[in-house]
Amino acid sequence: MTAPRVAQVVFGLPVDGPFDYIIPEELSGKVFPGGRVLVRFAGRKRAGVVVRLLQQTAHDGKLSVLIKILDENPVFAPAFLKFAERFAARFACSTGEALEMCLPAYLRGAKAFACAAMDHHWPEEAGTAELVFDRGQTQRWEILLPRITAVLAEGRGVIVMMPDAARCHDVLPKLGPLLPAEERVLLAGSTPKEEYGRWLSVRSGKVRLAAGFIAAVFAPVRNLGLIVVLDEENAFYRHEQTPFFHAREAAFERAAAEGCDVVCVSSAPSVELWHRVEKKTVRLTLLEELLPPVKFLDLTNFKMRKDTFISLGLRHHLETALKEKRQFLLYIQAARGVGGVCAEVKKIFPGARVAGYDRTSTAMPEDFDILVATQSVFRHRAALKVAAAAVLDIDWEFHKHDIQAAHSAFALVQHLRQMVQAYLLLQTRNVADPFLHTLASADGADFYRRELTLRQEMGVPPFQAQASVIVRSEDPALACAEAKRLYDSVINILPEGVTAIDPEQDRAALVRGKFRYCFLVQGDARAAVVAAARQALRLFRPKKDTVVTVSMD
DNA sequence: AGCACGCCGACT
DNA sequence: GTCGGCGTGCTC
Repeated sequence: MTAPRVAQVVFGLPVDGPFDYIIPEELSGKVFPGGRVLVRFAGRKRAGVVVRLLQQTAHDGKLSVLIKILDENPVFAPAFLKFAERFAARFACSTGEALEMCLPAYLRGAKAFACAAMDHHWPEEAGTAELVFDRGQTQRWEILLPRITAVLAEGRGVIVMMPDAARCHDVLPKLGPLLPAEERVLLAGSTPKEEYGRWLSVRSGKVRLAAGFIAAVFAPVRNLGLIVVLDEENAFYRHEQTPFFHAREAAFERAAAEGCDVVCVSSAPSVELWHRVEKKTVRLTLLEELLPPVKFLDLTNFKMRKDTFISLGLRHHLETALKEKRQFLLYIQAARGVGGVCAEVKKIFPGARVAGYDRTSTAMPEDFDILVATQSVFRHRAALKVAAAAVLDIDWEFHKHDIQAAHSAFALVQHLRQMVQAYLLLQTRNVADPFLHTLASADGADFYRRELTLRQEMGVPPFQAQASVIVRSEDPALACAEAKRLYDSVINILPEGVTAIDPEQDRAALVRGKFRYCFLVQGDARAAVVAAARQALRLFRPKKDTVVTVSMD
């Protein structure tokens, strides 16, 4: 058996590879899949990752010779290569881009790297997937801690993902006692050098428990046994730049590649995950807990003056709370502004201590009778308890135009219920709408049944795979025109079973000075949708100053 | 992505 | 004439 003469290499660029290179005589037997190499690509030197070795190339053309090996031992274990391939197929990016996400910024250049070899763990059997539906957010650790401990005891590693740093206060104290400090780490933003240091400590096998945010799904934990995704429904798990991905879905791909378990935890599980529970691909653990009741405040016959938000019914509730010295939370959407509502409340109840809390607030107000708050208050979800709360405009939260709106409203209700002792009020003008009442369903079953039925009828995720093609530009007219132009060229190349929906403004219409227009490509088969979206991108060259990206559901 | 090649308009 | 914009194709 002669040593392989050709290495197939991928790059962190939006080009599908792999590209073949000749392994020079002196490097024969020293090049391995998963190792980074320096090669000449498109006229310049670049670092790439070897994905496989061949005896000979299928490429008809001259091959370039591999310049040098960057890693003494391969950076990526075979399971990681497999993960990157699955990730690329799932999220419509190149394998090289996926692999680049797995590297600390410090190693993304052509920096040479000496590290110990990774032991190869090929999954002997597939892992399990579980959803822990923790309605009260109090019992999850009773399930999670024994699970994590058991995996660590087997000598396997664990990744714990949380949506953002606000969760650290309650999560880290739970994980701390499980292992000595040098065997666990929090993967959080810092200098590239520090990030690299932590990455090394995980890769070396010294650290066996890695906690972190969205990027933690790429942590090179050895012999990975379990990934925990806390609050899996949280929008922070969406990576909104290329490559677009959802960290929960990435965790499932990683688990499939490594044969490890996934446990998702949520107080308001995503519709996607619930669908998998119904298909029996994810096991459900429902934690019983009595939640405070939800009551609807009917605004149908109530004529609110302009700029008032508080109905007579709500006013009575507030009066009672003030009289009994019980704290009350008024929830408003951020766009409404805390100031105006605070002023109104103060006018009605001059003696009350009224406080506001929004995005700009740094600390939770010490003393208040009535707290007017936006969604930012959920930073204190685990710590803040009030007697009662009211959502001033549940209809706005629930409005039907956005596919996510109903679930967001459900999540809002669940999270507020966790923060109140007595009851939660929802002000509405649609009190007769039966769907609205599913927001109050005790175990969520009513809500998910209705929501899934609706989504099936509409032919949207999770019943159809969906790619969102986003065109952004500083000029809104240009973004719109380009989206239309791209859409027109895409509809001509769509294969059987894949459809496209007319472009419109993106939900986030203006992000960092760029206007966004998007259209959807959808179909039954995810692979066909990904292929169509990628092909559209390849055939279509956007005009100067516009950027086109694809985001998979 | 980044670059070279090539085709049209406005300029010393 | 030719400088330079940007549409197009390609990278082993």
